[in-house]
Amino acid sequence: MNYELEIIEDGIIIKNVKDFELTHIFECGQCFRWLPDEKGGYRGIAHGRVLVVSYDKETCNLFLYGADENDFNNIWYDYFDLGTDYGEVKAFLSSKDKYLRASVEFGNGIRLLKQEPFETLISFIISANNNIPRIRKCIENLSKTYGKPIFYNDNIVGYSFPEPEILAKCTEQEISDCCKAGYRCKYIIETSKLYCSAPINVQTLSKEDKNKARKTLAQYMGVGPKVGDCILLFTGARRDVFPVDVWVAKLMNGLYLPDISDRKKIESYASFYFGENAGLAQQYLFYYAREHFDELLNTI
DNA sequence: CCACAGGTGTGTC
DNA sequence: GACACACCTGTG
Repeated sequence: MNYELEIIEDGIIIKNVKDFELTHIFECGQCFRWLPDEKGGYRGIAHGRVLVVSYDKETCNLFLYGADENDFNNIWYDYFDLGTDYGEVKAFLSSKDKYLRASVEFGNGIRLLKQEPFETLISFIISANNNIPRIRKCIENLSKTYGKPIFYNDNIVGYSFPEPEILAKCTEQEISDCCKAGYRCKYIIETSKLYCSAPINVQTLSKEDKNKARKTLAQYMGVGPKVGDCILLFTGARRDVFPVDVWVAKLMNGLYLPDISDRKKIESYASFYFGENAGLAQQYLFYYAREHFDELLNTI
C-alpha cells in the first residue's frame, strides 16, 4: 500500500490510514512497552527509538513524532503492518459468526505489530504465569539496566531493549537483582545464550511447516506452546496460529467448545476454523474478552 | 495468610 | 504421551 506523507518539524504524518486505533493496538495485549502519553497519544520504544504516536479519527492522519521518512520506510511501515488491508481481513472474520462479528466491531482498530524477535521472545517468556503490570516492570527494569540509553536533546528519554549478547553474559543473580522475574531469570539467560548462536529467523519461521517452526522456538528455555505461538504471531512470522492462554481457553469454552479444555485441541480447532487469519481472530476475541468477558458470552 | 496472574520445566506413570 | 506439581514475586 502506498501512503502520502507529510514531513513536519518533529516527525511525520501518514495520510489516510484506515482501520487504526491506538487503544486497540496498544491495549490488546500484544506489546508491553507502549503507554498513553499526556496528549492522548501513545509513547513507546522499539528498534532503539522512542516514538510518540497519535491518530486523528476524522482525517485518518497518523502522526509519528520522532520519526523521519527513512525510519518510516525502513521500520514503522512494517512495524504497524501498514501493508495489510484490515478491511478485507475484518470482513472475512466478521462473516464467520456472531462472536467474531461482535469482537471485530469492538476491536475494529487492532493491528498486529511486527515486533523485534529477541524482545518478543524474552518478553513472552517473562509473561508466563505472570501478570501484566509486573511483566511491564520486568521488561523496563531489564532495559534500564542492560539496554542503551536513548537521547533527545541531551536528555535520556528511554532505554532500548537489551541485546542478546549482553544478557547472555549475565549471571542469574544479576538478572534477578534488576529484573525481578523470579524463576524466569534462568530462562532469560539460557535463551539469550542460545539466541546468540541460533537467532530467530522470521523469514524461515514464516515459510516452513508450522510445527517445525514451533519446534524451533521450543528449543529456547521458557518457550512452550503458548509462548511459542505468541512469538510466531507477534513478530509477524505467521498469522495462522492461535495462542491459547487461560482467557482464550475460557472464551473458547464458553463460545465454541463447551466440553474441551485441552489447549492443543482448542488451538487446532481454531486454526482450522479461522484458517490463515486465526491469529487475528485470537486478538479480536482476546481483546473483547479481556475487557468485557460477560458481554461477549451473551452476544446474540 | 492465601489465592492468583497471558505457562513451563521436571519428574512420574 | 498424559498427568500432577512446584514455581518468583507483587497485589488483593
